[in-house]
Amino acid sequence: MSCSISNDSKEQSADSTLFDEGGSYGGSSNGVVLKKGPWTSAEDAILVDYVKKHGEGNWNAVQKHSGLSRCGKSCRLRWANHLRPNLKKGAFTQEEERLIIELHAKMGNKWARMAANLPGRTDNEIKNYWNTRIKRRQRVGLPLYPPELCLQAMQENQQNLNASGIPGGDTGCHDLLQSNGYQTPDVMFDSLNTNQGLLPYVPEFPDGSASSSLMKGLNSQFYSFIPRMSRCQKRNWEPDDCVSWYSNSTSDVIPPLERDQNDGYQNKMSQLVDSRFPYDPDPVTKKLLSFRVNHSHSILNGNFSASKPTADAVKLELPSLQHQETSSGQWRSPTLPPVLELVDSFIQSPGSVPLPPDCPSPRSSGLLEALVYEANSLGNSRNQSSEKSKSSSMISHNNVAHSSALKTSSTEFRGYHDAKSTLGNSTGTILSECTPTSVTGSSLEENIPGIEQSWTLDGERGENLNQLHFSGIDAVIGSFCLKEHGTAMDDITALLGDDLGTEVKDTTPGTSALSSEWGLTWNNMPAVSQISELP
DNA sequence: AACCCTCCCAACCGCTTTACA
DNA sequence: ATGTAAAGCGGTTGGGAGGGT
Repeated sequence: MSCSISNDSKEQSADSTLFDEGGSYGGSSNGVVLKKGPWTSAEDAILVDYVKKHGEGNWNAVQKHSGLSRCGKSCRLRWANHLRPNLKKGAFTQEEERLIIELHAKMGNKWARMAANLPGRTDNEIKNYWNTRIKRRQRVGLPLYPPELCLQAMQENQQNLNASGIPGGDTGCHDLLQSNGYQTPDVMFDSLNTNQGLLPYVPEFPDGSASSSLMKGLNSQFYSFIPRMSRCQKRNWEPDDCVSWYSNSTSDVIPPLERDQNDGYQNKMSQLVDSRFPYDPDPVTKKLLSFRVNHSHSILNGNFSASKPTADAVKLELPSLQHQETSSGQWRSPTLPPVLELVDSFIQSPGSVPLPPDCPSPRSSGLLEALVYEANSLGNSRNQSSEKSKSSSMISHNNVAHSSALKTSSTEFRGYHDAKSTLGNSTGTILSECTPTSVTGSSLEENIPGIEQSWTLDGERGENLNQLHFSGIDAVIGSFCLKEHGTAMDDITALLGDDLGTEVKDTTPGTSALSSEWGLTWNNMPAVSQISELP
């Protein structure tokens, strides 16, 4: 066996004796105090020797038969992660990194399954790599997935939705699942915590249901897209920050701060989010992506009024968006980002969506797809119901074409909104719940808790509203950033300058870059390729 | 030199799934 | 069908390394 005793310096320092330095002693097994902490070379040798003789498995027997004071679990882990043969040591290659990204887009946090696709790598290794990568990208506000992948996923999502033939695509679940072999989990969407379900903070869902998982997933993944505005400005891009996919797929990435500064709002906002997105969206799409958000927001005495928890837990089955990839291993060429309302849909409280009971849950899958698709499902479910409610639309006249979902948002949401709030919630509103942001006033001081703000979607409270015509995505970003980084307002003010000093009535052209990036990032529902690999 | 901070990774913990009696 | 142990898995933690001040 070519297995090598760990070369880790940590463990090389600990030496020779079994019960030597390092390591603590935890529980006991059969009267033997089991050691915890770093493994020593001697312990490794014992374990290797044991496995040579007896093979893998039956790890609890190791302690009994070898005298090793380690629990079976620890032995198994040590063997799997360090001692077993053919383990690859050292940094991930670019190809491995690319594969990890791709696999994560498809699988979410299924480290073991990802490891199966990376010979010589362990799940722990991949997990650690991913986590540090996430942190790094979070810091600089980069999306986790390459734009191409995002686009591909969105495109496929749209195709799936269309192909389902049913608004929301809910009923397409089984077919999709059956056809691609990938199971998209259900999601319990039972209640958005009224006061805590506020992105980007991890909401506390007392029931521990999937909504909790969902929101946590949203936080971990979705939140990671949130541009760190202040940092973006201060920090120059490091090659490492761009991660391999940019170098792999895009050669013309323009450093955000080197862009044409004469583009007004667009460039400013692009800077804010460090928009490195290489594709310039179609002007038409810009229009479509833009919608008007009049935030309805009531904050009284520090208590946010958010979406009212629904009385009934709504179990949503999320049809899989994933299907066969046409060119495995390659990021697809980009297309236009179609649906930003997904964001809006997702964040809103649930509608009643009947679902099949037999879809597994994605809990903690970390798969953004599930989150986004749920958003889609919700949005579509609302779409359906909104046909009944002939309510007024808060949609800006310039984006009627895509207003339906948003209309729905404004109307149907009334069923959920807080008693204090006469208005519904959508992305903007819910986010604004946690982000009393007054863009119009360009003053954070106007938005401190305790000062009531009215952000409305439909203009019912048309007076004294903090109105802004804004891409919904931009609103999201703004809300997030302002909430998460209170000081970011300074950055915004610095960058936007006078743009924030006056009410932004129509920022459609200017929101494109931001919207696109955000949308593409947000809508990065992975497309599953190599479905056949999945069990 | 000392301190602080961040990064990285090995190991642990707790939960779920699987196998088996 | 049920209970239990083993194995698997994902999240979290602790601590060393290294860089910056």
